[in-house]
Amino acid sequence: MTQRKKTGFQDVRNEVLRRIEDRHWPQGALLPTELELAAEFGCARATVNRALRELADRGIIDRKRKSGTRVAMTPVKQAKLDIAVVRQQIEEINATYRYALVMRQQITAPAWLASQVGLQADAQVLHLHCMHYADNRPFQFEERWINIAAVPEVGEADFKAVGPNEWLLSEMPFSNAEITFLAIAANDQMSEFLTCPPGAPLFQMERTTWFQQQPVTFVRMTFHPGYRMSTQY
Amino acid sequence: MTQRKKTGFQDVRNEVLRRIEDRHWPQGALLPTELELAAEFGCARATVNRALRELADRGIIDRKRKSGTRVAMTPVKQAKLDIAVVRQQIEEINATYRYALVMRQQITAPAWLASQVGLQADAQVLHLHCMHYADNRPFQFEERWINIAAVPEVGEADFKAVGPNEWLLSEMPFSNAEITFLAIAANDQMSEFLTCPPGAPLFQMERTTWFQQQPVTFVRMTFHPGYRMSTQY
DNA sequence: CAGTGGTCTAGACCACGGT
DNA sequence: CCGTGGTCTAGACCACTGG
Repeated sequence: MTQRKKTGFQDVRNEVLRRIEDRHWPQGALLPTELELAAEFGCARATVNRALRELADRGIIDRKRKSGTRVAMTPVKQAKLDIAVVRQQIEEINATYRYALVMRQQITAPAWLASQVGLQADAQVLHLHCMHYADNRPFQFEERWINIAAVPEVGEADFKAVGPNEWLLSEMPFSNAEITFLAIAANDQMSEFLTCPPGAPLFQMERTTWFQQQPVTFVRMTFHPGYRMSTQY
Repeated sequence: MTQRKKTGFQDVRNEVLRRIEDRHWPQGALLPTELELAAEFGCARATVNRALRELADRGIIDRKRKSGTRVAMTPVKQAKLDIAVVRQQIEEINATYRYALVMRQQITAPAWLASQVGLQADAQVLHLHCMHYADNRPFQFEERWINIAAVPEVGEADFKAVGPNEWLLSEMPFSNAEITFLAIAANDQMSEFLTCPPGAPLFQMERTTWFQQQPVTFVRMTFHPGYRMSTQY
C-alpha cells in the first residue's frame, strides 16, 4: 500500500495540468469526459468537475456542453493584481509610513470629472491632495475627488490624520471599480512633491469606484520615479 | 407559487453579497455557519459552501475552521488583468495589425539578463527587436531575449512573418511568469520607432516566463505614447 | 435526440484550531 | 475536546448544443 490518501480534486487538477504541460494533451486537444477521468482516477465525477472547473476559471482549458473539454489555444490570459493600500505597500518593504494632507476643498465637479464618472453637472465634490511617504521619502502623490452625495459623512472627516483611501475603505465595505495604468510626464506640482525633474516619466494609476451604481470617488495616484508594479501568474 | 427554481449557489452568493453591501453584516462581522445558512436558504450545505468559497476566493470574506466566516476587513484587493496578445489588442479596437521584425541575432546572454532570469553566464540567447503597428501607426516596440537551451527549435524560426510572442505561445503550452509595469523615458531608439520626442513618458511592461523551472524568455514591451491599460473589478 | 458539462443533494469523514 | 469549514461520494436532474 503506497497510497495513504484518496485522490482529491487537487491531485486531479495537478495531474491534468501536468499532462497539458507535457503536451500529452496539446493545445486544442479534446480531454476525456468527466466520467472517464473519474473512472481513471478512481474518484467521483464531482471531484473531477471541481478540478476541471478551476482550470477553466484560470483559462487553461475551455469547456462546452456536448462538445467536451479542450486545452485552450491561448494559455494563461489573466494575471491577478493585488491592489494594496499604500500604507500596506510601504510597510511590506519595512519602511516607515507617513501621510500628509496637502489640500482639502469642496467644489462643484469640473466638467471632465462629471463626464468621467457620470455625475450631474452641479454635483458637489470634495477635492483632496495627499502625500504618502516611505521613510520620509516621497512615495505617492494622491489626487482625489469624492462625490459628497454618495458619502455625506465625508463632510465630517478632515483627513488630517487618516488618508481618504483608508477612510473610504472603512465606510464603503464593497464596491466595483475601474482601474487604469499609464505613464505621464511630471508637471511642476508632481516634480515638487515627488522631488524629480519636470518631465520625468512617472507611473500613474487611476481608479473610479462605484457603490451600487453610484459614483463614489475618482483617484489619481502618481508614484515616485522608478516605481515598478509587479505580479506573478 | 412565485418560486419556480430552486435556490442555487449563485442565489446564495448574491444574497450574502447583498447583505455585506447593505452592511447588514459589516466588516469583521461573523456570518452564520454553513449549516445555518443552508437551513435559511433551504438548500444543501454543499451549495452554501460553494457560494462562500467563491466569495472567499474573491477576498470578500475570510474563513477559518472553528472560528467561522467573517467579512474581510479590507474588501476587494485583487483585480484580474487580461494579458492579451498584441495582435488581439489591436484587432479588438478594429484596427489593422501589422508586424515587422527589426533585428534578430544570437548572442551570449549579457550579465544583467543572466542574473535577471537565472541563466548561466555563457548561455546562448536569441535577441530580437520587433515592431507592432495598428493601422500603420506604431503601437508597441518589443525587445525580447529567448533562452535557446530551453527552446532549441527557436533556431529554425526566422520570425519574419510571425512574431516571437505568438510563436512561443504555440510552442510553450503553459508556463508561469512574472510581469512588471513601469514608466520610462523614451530613448533615441524608442523615440524613432514610436515616433515621439526623446524623453517622452512611455508605458512599459516586462515579462519573464519559465517553463518547468527553466527560464524561457524575457521581453520588454514599450507602448506608444498615451497608451492606457485598463481593467475592472 | 442524445451526449456532455452544470449543479444540487444528503450524508459522511477529515483537519484544523479555539477552549 | 468538539465545532466549523474542507472535501468526497453516489446519484440525480437540468441545460445547452452538436448532429
